[in-house]
Amino acid sequence: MDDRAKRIVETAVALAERDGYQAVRLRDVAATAQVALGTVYKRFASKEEILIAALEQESEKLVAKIGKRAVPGETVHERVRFVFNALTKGLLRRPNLAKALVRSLASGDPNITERVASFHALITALVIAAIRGEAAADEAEWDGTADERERTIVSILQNVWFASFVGWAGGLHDATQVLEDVDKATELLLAA
Amino acid sequence: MDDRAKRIVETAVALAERDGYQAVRLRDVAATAQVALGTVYKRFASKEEILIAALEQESEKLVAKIGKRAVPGETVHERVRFVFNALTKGLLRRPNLAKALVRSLASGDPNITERVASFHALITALVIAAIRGEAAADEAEWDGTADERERTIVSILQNVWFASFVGWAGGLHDATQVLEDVDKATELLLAA
DNA sequence: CCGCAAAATAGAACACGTTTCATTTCAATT
DNA sequence: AATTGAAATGAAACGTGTTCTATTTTGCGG
Repeated sequence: MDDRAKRIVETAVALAERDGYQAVRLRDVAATAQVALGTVYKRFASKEEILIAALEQESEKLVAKIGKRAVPGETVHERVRFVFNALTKGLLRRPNLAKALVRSLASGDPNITERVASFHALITALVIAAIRGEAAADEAEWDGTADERERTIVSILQNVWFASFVGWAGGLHDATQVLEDVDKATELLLAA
Repeated sequence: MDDRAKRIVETAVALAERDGYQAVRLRDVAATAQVALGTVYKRFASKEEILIAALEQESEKLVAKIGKRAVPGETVHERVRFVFNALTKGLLRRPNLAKALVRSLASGDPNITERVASFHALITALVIAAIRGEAAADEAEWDGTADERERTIVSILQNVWFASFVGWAGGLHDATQVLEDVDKATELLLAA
């Protein structure tokens, strides 16, 4: 990502953080990033793509912080809880940004499918590492060496987390509910 | 819902079914429904609201069909599977429409929170009825008389279903994966 | 330095959701 | 029928995502 692209994404993050999705007006993004509108579209095919790039960047930061060292916690349950808590709270620190990112994630835009998939994979790696009590820093480490049951459980937890997060973003419930939903699912699935 | 509102929703459904979300152009909706654009906005605050009304209508039809009689199946697992299968296949019969509806559902628009919640409640009622082996026709029948564990499991399954559905809508995986995801979660949570 | 191709720029233009407004139609009351 | 207030209409206008184009700037091989 070159300099201009970075400025564009940074600007989009800043605007989304301040006033949410609708405040990410591409003319403003361009102006603030000191770039022409055409340049924005040279780098990114759409507003969604900018926001997905932002998600990528933000989630990588988050995962880097969380996955740097071995996940703390005695039991699998505690470790998984820790990871989802960290993820959720990390995102909720900037609620408007989080809502904007979730919106892009759930937009169904076929042009971003691949990046959505890699976000998914990132979280999966993190949770798998948590289950095993390892550090997830480099995701290349494990190549699908997870047993069937483990993979299934991770997928369920991830789905619960995502759906609940979308529910939060849509005003269905508050943030504590997201943590609680994941927690309950973890309890039932990983009775330690 | 008066006559015009019905025509508007019907038209939106027809356009979404043919060519998806972006094909639901409100000028076209108005023209096809033989109504002025202002009339559309008199009835619905936004495009999202029209589509949510469509979701309400379509899911009520679906639930009416599914919930009319007691859910078939010997075990809880079979019955829950039946319900989610029916729901998923019913929606997937018109994939473009389904994607458009999911998109509205996940849009995070605060103006439709209430209707999203009632869609959620509708599905919940259906699944609860399935677990108990009853008919879900009238949702007023049971007033929260579900034990804690039951409610939790239903919530998890619903979240898994929704998230997987969103994944399908975004091109992450195909329809069979949606059925499989729910199925596996059902297996793990309702080991009958 | 020069010339040139690639990239960036300014700005217009288009599409579509949304708003607004002046005018017309409609239905109920008198 | 005539009146009248509410609803519908047609059309214009605005905001913002997206596209297009003509011009300018930039950086590089000669």
